[in-house]
Amino acid sequence: MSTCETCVVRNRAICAGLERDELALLNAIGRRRTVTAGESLIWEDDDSLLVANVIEGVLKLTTSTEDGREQIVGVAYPADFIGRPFGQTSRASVVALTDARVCVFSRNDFDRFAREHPELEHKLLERTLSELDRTRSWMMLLGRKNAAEKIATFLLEMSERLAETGCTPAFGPADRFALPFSRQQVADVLGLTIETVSRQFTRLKNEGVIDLPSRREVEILDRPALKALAG
Amino acid sequence: MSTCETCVVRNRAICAGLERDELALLNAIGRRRTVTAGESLIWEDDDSLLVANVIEGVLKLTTSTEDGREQIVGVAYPADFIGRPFGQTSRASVVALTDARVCVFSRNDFDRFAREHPELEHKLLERTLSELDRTRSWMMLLGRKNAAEKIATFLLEMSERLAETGCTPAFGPADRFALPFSRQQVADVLGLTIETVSRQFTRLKNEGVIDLPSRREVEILDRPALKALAG
DNA sequence: CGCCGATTTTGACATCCGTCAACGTCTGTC
DNA sequence: GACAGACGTTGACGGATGTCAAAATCGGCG
Repeated sequence: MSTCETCVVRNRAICAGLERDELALLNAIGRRRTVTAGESLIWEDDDSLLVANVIEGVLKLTTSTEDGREQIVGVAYPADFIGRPFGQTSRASVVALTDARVCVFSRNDFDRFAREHPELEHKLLERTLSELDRTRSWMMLLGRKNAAEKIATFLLEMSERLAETGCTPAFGPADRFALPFSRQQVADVLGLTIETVSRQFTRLKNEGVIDLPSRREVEILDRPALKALAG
Repeated sequence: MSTCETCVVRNRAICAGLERDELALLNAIGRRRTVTAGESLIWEDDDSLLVANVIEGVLKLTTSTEDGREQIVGVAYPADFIGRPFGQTSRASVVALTDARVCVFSRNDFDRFAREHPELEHKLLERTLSELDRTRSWMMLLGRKNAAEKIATFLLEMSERLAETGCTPAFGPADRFALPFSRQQVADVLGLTIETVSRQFTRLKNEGVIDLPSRREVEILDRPALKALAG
């Protein structure tokens, strides 16, 4: 029996909308995999022969310069699609931030299946267009916002995206959540250093805008203030 | 008779690969438009009901903060697709940098046509995936590169993209070209100020890496050096 | 050719953020 | 429960880039 049928992201991932028999075919070429926190799924510059759907967990997409500077260029949550179909190979690594479960396909298999199923390609197109929108608004942040605005924007986005994922079906953004990022990783998302991130966090805490119950937890105490700071 | 048939981007834009009769249908819902340099095609935050193919010229995609800071989040060249199909509206303005000719569609018409023509959707998907790759590598630049590296990377990218467009079919990157950007617009692409851009340009000129025959013209004299600086 | 406004360059200075270094605090293991 | 190592915080300082201001140059137009 198809494992797709019981998949938790069944209705949100790009496979949504496929017929029962199509799903069986897709299921035949894919396989489930777990990735432990810190483990790589795709390495920068290997001609990544994998694509995947995220079932559970959070993964980062990163690019690096030769001298070791890193930039996180995307974050994949459950139901998100990972990898670069159709011939091209993009220079980004994919690394799990939390333990994760993914549904992987060989790129060739996926390419072939996609071309034969326009409905799937359409879903992938919509998802890619949304991701491009999100990425472009992140360019604004990277190019034009200062450290305080970056941190505020980041916290607001986290509270929204983690809520979408959460068990409780989207009763607005979460006011309290566990960051899937270390301080260094937050820095790599925002184009800052770990020290600047730390200082901005404590500043927001001292001003009563947020609370930091533990290293990885954040509670938003004054959302309007945070929105004002985000610019 | 279909104007598509004589279109200069006929073989490169997303309409490539359509059959004669499909092209006639597409032609029926689209119309040619000219946009003069500086003119807007789409405004930020109006629920842009347009999508378009670029036939000729260069346009910028920008987002702005309330206090007027601007970031150029994309640049569209001939054969590129502009706009946001499928329901969502992205917050970006599209403004012509040079006089341009575009082929515009109402979004509803285009959406309907695309859904009925998987080959077109596939082309659009490939293009969107490439654009996402490009945008992500630009995030690296914005987040992690210093002013000198930004300028060097920018000049190299310009020399490649303008060569693709040029009349002479891609004999490698152009060593001499006319920038479609003012200094301010270069700054808006790179997340810098106009002063920093100007200083870096003159520094490269003094070091003999480039020449600046006029305000808008650039000649790359020492490409290896420029590549080394790009990091 | 000569003028005008826009654009670009250059300079002096300020500041935000990165760098380097020391210290503090978690978390897991024995 | 104590230790070790990773991770995070704090402080002092410097430098790259932004800001403000003025001068120079370009390009269009009479």
